This record gives sequence, structure tokens and C-alpha cells, in this order.
Amino acid sequence: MPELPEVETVRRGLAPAMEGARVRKLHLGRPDLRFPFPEDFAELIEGKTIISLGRRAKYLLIELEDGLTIVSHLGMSGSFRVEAEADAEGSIPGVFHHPRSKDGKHDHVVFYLDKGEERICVIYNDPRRFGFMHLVERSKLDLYPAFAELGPEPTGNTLSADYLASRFDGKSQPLKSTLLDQKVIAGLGNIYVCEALWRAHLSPLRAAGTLVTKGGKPTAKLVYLTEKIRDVIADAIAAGGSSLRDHIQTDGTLGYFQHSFSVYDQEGQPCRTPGCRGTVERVVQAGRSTFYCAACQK
DNA sequence: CCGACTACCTGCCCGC
DNA sequence: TGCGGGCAGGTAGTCG
Repeated sequence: MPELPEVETVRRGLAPAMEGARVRKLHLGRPDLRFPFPEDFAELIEGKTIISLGRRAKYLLIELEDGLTIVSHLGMSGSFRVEAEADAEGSIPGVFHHPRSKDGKHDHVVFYLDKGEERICVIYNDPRRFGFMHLVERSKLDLYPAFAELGPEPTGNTLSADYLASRFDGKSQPLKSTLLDQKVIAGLGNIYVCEALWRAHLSPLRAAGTLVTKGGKPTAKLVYLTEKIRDVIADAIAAGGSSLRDHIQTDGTLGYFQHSFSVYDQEGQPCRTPGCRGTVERVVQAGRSTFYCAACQK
């Protein structure tokens, strides 16, 4: 499920439960997700207090007190949830009962947390196991391979049209693939690339280089696209945040922009651009679905 | 170096 | 009802 706004929503949902909590036990249901867990993963985490939760691109960062950071990626199907430790009374000391949800067979990691007098479980569930967790020294985070070449976040003021022009210049690659490239912009995925291009009235098939002037400056269309990328991400985070507000549990399925996508997964639906009479179509680019309206996205 | 393609894994949905 | 095929929000590795 997770693109940047969803990971940010997860971070905000987990922060109240995890920040300031001590990891009493870390349970691993299997030796690997997409990659094997690092050696001594549980041992290095147990007993440590969680300082804060951060995020970079689609990565959740769990900062521990001793300078280690758990770098967690949710892949396609990862989610976290928070539960009260079920067996506060009937438990046998030293035996950790593993709270199970309906598809508990995919609960691969459980953080047993002590927060003041409270005992809390934070459970990572991931049916497809495309997610992964690494352990990195905070001072070396910038050297973490996935972060070393990562593009700017589309939030805040880090992303500029001038920057995108420098990355688009001379590229014949389609806009869709270019925007999916995490080295160009961090955190966009298939959904929000489609949504941003629809908002900007730009075809996903158009070559990225056509949005740059001969002098290497952004065209007006690229300036507009930059704005729409920022908007769609900000709107999605706001939607995720509001859908979370009433839920104590952090359920990864929450807040996928309320499933109110304008083009993503809307094949055959009338285009929602005011005055446009087009129909949303689906094409495949680089092996992945692209949804767009050929009538108003040029 | 770039871009295209594949692999990784499970679940769900659709058509037969 | 069962089965096979296609599809799914991501990344990383290989190959031309």
C-alpha cells in the first residue's frame, strides 16, 4: 500500500505508541522478509528505548537511544498495527504471547513495548514480504545505499522546478517513468505519479526533456507540474491524517487518500477534469499500469 | 551510463 | 465450487 503519504500516515499513527517506549522483546516470526534480518537484529534492539519516529521517502525510521536506526520499508503489502498486550493478567512470566489478527500468519515482527505502566504490541504484517528492515548507525544513514542517491522529498520547499529541469534535461524517457525514479524525486509511487500528471494535464507518455527550455530552464508546464506534485502529496497526507484521527490502531489500509483517486484505477470512467469529455484509459509503461486521460493530458 | 525487463511473494478477482 | 490467469501501492539486480 505505501507511497510517501501512507508511510507518513503510519509514522504519525505509530509515534504516540512507540516514542519514549522501551523495547522489552522483539519477536521475529521468520528469519527474513525480502532480505534476511541483520545478524543479532533482535538482540541489538531489545532493551533500547525508542527516541523518535522519522521518515525518509517511503522509509520509516525508528530511532533508538544508542545511535542505531531501524530502517523499515513496507514494500507493497506491509502494514503496522498497535494492540494492547492481550495477556496482561494471565501471562506466564517470560513467555510472550503473540496477539494474532485474522491473518496473523503474516505477522512477521512484533515489538513488545513498555511505555510507563502500559504494555503495548506493535505488529508488522506483510503477506508478500516485499518489505524489509535494516539496522543502520544514525551517523551513517546518508551512506545507506538506498539513501545515498535519493532525490529530494516532494514536501516542504526542497523540490523546485529548477531542480526538476536539471534532471529532466535531455531525457527522452517518459514522464511517468522519470517521476517514479526515486533518484529524481523521493517518495512518489504509481498512484501519485498518475494523479500528479492528471492534475498537471500532462501526458505520462511525453518525454521528460520536453519540459525543459533550450537554456535548461523549466517550462511553464514544468513549473505547474512541480506545484501539482507538491499539492497531491500534501492533500494525500492531510487525508491520511484525518482518517487516522479517530483510530487508535495504525492500520496500513487507512487513508489511501480515501480511495478517491481521480485517474488511478479509474479505467473507463469519465475524466473528472472540468469541461473534459475524455475517458480514463489504462496503458502499460515499464511493466506497470498507467492511468490517464488522453483528451486533456498532453 | 541508461533504460528495459525480471524476480521476489501472496492474495484476490474474474472468467470459464 | 474449483482452477487458471492476470493483476496489485516497490525495489533491486541483470542484461543489452
